[in-house]
Parts: sequence; structure tokens; C-alpha cells
Amino acid sequence: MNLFSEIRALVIAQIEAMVAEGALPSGLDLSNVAVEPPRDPAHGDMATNAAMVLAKPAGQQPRPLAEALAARLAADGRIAEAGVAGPGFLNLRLKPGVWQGLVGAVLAAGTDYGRSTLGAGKRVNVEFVSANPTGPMHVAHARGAVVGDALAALLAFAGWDVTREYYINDGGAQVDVLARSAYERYREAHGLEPEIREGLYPGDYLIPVGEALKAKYGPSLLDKGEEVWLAEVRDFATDLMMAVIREDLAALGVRMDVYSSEKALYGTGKIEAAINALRDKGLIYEGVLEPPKGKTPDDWEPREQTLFRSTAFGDDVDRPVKKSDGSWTYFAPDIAYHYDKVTRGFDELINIFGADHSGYVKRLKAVVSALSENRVTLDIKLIQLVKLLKGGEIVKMSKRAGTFVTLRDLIDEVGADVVRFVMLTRKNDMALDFDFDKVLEQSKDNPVFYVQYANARINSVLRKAREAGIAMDDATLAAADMGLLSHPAEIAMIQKIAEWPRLVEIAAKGNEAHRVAFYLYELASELHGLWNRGNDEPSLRFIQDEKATTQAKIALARAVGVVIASGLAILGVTPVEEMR
RNA sequence: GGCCCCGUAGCUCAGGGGAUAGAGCGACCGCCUCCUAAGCGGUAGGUCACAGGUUCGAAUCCUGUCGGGGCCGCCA
Repeated sequence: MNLFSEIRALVIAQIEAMVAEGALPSGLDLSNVAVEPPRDPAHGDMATNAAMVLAKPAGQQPRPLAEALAARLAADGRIAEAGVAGPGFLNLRLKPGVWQGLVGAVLAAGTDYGRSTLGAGKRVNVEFVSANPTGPMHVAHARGAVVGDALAALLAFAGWDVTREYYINDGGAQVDVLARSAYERYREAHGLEPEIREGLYPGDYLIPVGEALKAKYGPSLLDKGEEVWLAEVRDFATDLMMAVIREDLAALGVRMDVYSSEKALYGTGKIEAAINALRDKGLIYEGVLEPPKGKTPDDWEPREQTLFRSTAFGDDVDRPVKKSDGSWTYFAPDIAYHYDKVTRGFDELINIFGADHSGYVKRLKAVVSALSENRVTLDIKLIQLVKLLKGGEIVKMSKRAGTFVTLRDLIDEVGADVVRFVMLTRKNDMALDFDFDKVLEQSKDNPVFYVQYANARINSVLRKAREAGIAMDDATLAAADMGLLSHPAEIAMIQKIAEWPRLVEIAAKGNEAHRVAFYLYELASELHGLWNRGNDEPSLRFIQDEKATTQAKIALARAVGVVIASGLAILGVTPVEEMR
């Protein structure tokens, strides 16, 4: 049902036939042969670069080659016209029936239309959010959460076997800070004055944690040294924080398949096993690193550490896995965690990180390459920061001052659907302005509204037709006489629908969910355009006097609605039936 | 100093080997007795930061330069 891949298959088949006949040499690489929508519709419905790509390896001129291929393609029942243009482009025009036939096929497939087998069932792990369990999620996490969740949905739609995973950083010093902060709130719960010292987490969200500690332990931890309570309070507090984070994720419509714990890696030999796996490959050694060039820390002194030879896999310097005192660095459990992912049998790993982690990309890729012997790929998507705007002013946020805007605040103010869509209106590596005023605006300037409005219009016209007593179920619509959709504007609408499976594959190949959002905007734009042409040309209105014509036209509208629903499902956004 | 990301219309951004580079906003001109005008059509606006290179073909790939941001020993 992907018309572009169907026509590409036709082109490939004809090339192979030419090879069989000796018109082309054998052994040609056909992977670069593409069938695409042309930039200018005047060039036709589809264009292929086949002749230009093959001319040189075949030792032929592109234009004659294109002519020969065109003659063969023109014989196919789906092709109305095949012409050669420019340096050797092969422009194809499809018979209207091919386009018209798509409408019924979309309605028959429903939201499975566009589903792809591109992923071929390969197992992919998408690790995202992975916020420290030290507090509720805030806006910076929200973008990563949405991007990861939408990407996971996209890959599943495109044929991958997807696991969504959250890595809980519960093993480092920051959870000790959490414990100390919570302990002060515990003292506060007992009527004592909390001492929120510099470096502790000042947020109010720890007050209930203090109350809960009091409820569990009573006064038994008061006036005791840290060695008595730290471990217990830490576990207690991180569990509560993870519960908060899970609720935040649920409110955003994000579900995880697996929560992995950093702490669980310690004391189980998993870190040692991962390091040993590297050691067996000769990639671990004792050595001294050069100071970083141009910026030598004041207290820098050369010390011998246990190092991972990540430079063998494209990193800039080798990375310490053990500190000079013999304890693990933060990197060590990361190695173990990625070793774990590799041994769990994933074919591909994707990590969604904040852009401030860009320095870790190379070393993690090195780890995965080394531990999987290049079997497993790791793609790391860096999420640029989100700037919040309100009334034209930048909302200042400071973690230290406890003035950050939480994800919950965002959702309460604009709703999860808006948060999700807006977070996908930029490429992941571009900074994003989240303008509170704009995202709620009901205008075409607001893509969320614009797409939802298109869907509402489609539903409106369905409702109207139904009220007029015309059968509007998908099965009836799918059987409508699509030959009645002959106007160029209608064909153009169908052609936009035809791009959906192709868009899914392009987006999945690049791990770029934002493309879905942009596509939906274009699709909505096409629909609004068609709708308004009904003002000047009544024959283009969806509801006509004649029942068969009405059913065909509404079948087209409904097909657009199906694709909108499908795309919004990937983004995790609920389609609205009616604007209010 | 090194590494990563970014530089495309006045503004915000898509496009990331293919033909005459797109969209929204802003500006200007039009379109509601008719399914939601919360919308649509049109006009104006570009040395795709710059310079080399690869290629039949470069905004796209490579190298370098300039500008903006981020990261940079044992912290997480």
C-alpha cells in the first residue's frame, strides 16, 4: 500500500529485466535508486533518479538509458505517462485510478495504513528520561520523555520490536544528597527547624517525604548520625521519588517497559563482569591521563587510574573506570548497564540524553562497539533545552533556588496533548521555545490547534452527512466509487495521504519523530485548502446532492482523518472530534 | 586548546546528494446568502554564514575559516 515502494519495485524489476536482456551490465548496485515525489508537481507524480545513478557504472549516457527505461515503464498498467527531463530524471504520471484506489485501501486498513516492516522485527531499546530520582520531573525532562516515547511508538509502527527503558540513577552521590535533604524534612516533621544547607535540595516536594519518614520511623532516627540512617532514608526517599516520577510520566501518557537500577548493578559482580569483558579484549589498562589541553584544573596532578581504551573506537581520550582510590567512576556502572543491554540481545540501542551529556556520546558508543564486537549500534539523540515563555518573557528557572517549572505545572496549564505535540515541533537538537500563550492560541500559528481543527472539520462533515441519512461507516465509504474524485485538488489530497508510509520509513530510519508532527501539519494544510476551495467551487464541497458523490468525497476526508489519527497516535496525542 | 550541536526569507523554523530551496509569523492584496473564515488564495521577501574540495549534480557529503551555544581528569 506504499505506492512509492510499489513503483520503486516496478522500476527495479524493469532494470533487472534490462540486465537479463543484456541492455545493462549485471552486478549493478541498485540501492541508490529512489522513487520520490518531485519537488515540482508539474514534473509528474513520481520521479526516479535511476538513469542518473546507473549511467556511470553501466558505462552509458543517462538520457538514452532513461528513455529505454521510460518505454518499459510506460507499458505498465499503472503508468499513464513516463518522460525524461533534465539531466536524466524519469518523471512518471500515474493513472488517476491508482490514486483513487488508495482511498478505499486506507479506509480498509484503518490506522494500520502506513505500518511498515522496515524494522524487520529487530529488537531496539530506547532509553529515555532517566531523570535522577531526586525530585519531580521538570520541563527539561518533559521534552526527552516525549521525544523518546514518540520515537518508540514510531519504531514500533515501522516494524521494530521496541523496549522502552528508564535507567534509574540511584547509585551515586546525588541520592545521598536526597537522603540528607529528606532527613531535614523529617526533622521538620517533628517540629524541629530544618537545616537546608547549601548543596541540599530545597524543594517543598520533600516535605511529604519527611512526613512519611516520621510515619514510618517515628522519632527513632532523630539525633542519630548519618551512618545510622543514610542508607535507609536514601532507599525510602528514592522509592518515593520514583513513585512521583512514574505518576508524572503517566500524566504525560508515557509508559515504560523496563526500569533498570544503577544501584542494582553494585555488589552483584555485574560491573566487574563488564570491565572484565573489556579486559579480555585488551581494552583495560593502568595509566596516567594527560591534563585536558587549554584548561588545566588548578589541582590537577597526574595519577595512575584504570582506563578504558575508548580511543580504539573513535573517542578522543581513554576514559577512567576506576578512581585513583580504587573505587568505580560514574562511567563504570554505565559500562555495566550497556553491557547488560547488549547481552539482553538488542540489535539497536537508542539513548535520549540532555545536550549537556554530549561529552559522553563517544565513550558510550565506544563501549557498545567494544562489548558487542560492532554487532549492536548505539544512536544517541541529544535533546536541546526548552525555553519557557510567558507573556513574551522568559521564565527563569533555577534548580538551586527551587524555582524550576515542573512537568506537572505544564500539564495542568496546557494539557498533556499540547505538551506532547509542541515538544515535537522542533528537531531534537534545536532549542525549543515553549510559549504558554501561543500553544493555547486557536490559530494556524499553533500547529497543535491547526491539526486538531482539520480533524474536527472532518468529523463535522461526517456528522452532517450522517444526519442527512447517508451511510458513513468505513466499510460503506471504502466501497464508494472513488472514480468520482477526479478533480486535481482531490488527487493532490490523495497524493499527500500517499506520502504517509514513506514518511514513516524516513522518520524511522533517522530516528526522528518530529517529522511526523511536520507531516501532520502539511496534511492538515492540504485538507484546509481543499475545504476552502469549496467556497468558490461548490463541486469540491464534501457534501453533495448526490449520495454516491458525497460518499466518495467523504471517503477521502475520512482517509485523511485516519492518517491524522494514526500520526497523532504515534505522537501520543488524542485527536479531538470537535473544537470548543 | 580539544570535542559535539547550530548558522537557510525581516522573525521562528522545515528540508540533510537531485530539477526553479519550502512553511508559519510579520507586510501588502483578495475570499464568508454555502459542510466551523478558529480557515483559504495571492504578492513581496534568499550570495542556504564564508572559502575550497568530492560528484553528472551540493543548502545537503568532506576540509578549513568565522559567528552562537554546550561539554571537557577521579563530580553525577
